[in-house]
Amino acid sequence: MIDSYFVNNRSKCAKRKMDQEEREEEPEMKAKVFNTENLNKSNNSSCQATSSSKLSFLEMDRKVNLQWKQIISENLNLEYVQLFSETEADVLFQEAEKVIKYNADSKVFVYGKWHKVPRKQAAYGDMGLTYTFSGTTVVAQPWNNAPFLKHIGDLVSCLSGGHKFNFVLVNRYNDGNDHMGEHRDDEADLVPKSAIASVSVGQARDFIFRHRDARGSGAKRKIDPVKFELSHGSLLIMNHPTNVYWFHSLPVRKKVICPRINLTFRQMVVKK
DNA sequence: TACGGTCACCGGA
DNA sequence: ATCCGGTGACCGT
Repeated sequence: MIDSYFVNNRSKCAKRKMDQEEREEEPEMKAKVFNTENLNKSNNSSCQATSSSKLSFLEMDRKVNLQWKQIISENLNLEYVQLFSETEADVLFQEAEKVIKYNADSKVFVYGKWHKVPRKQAAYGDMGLTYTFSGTTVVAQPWNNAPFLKHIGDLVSCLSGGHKFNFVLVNRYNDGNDHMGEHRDDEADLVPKSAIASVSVGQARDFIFRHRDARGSGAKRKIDPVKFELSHGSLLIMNHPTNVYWFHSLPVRKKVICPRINLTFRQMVVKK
């Protein structure tokens, strides 16, 4: 049974995070990071859920006072912001735990073998949309089954300067053993050049980008990976052409004991 | 100091 | 998008 382990055990989780911070030096960041306020587009209009939500804070103006970071490297274009307060993110985490129905034993076909994915997976979106990768197809459940996801998507769409999203893939990482291997989001179902918006709640986890030309023993070039943490209540926007050149992963972290839920909002091709 | 256990990282399949 | 194995760093004793 899914509980609210992350929220109920906040002190345990927070302490563990502090231990790590004490141990570790500031990581090297070769990519350029720019701090910008209200990065996204010129006008001053507010951003909020477009339809009435029972989570009232989703209807607050989100555009003011956001401290965006722009993370730039060769063909890498990311925008990162702490979108929700800790309290708000707690509410979203618990709503997700209550509402989201995960697919039973999702499997993928990689290098000639079927594997159970090392996390839980679900998808919501417009009627009829599906997402196919590594031999598996995830079918969107209707937004009505999890309205808060639609509301977050609308909010993020506004904040990102008008990217449209009709689909959200939900990944739940129960602890540090749950992970996702290196890959690019380059599936045919995705609208070409569309941005992907990633909202995280629960346990903060490391996230790593590696350039395609800097991988493997015969790597053509030496390009430093880009590593940072996706925090509780954060939003990461991956802009084109990031997904053409950079692989990303959520590595195993043995010391992590708390769950994280990630929502990746996408624009999928509408099939005729 | 030396060693054993753990873990992060990376390449190969 | 998977797991597995080799390497090397790090930590505690």
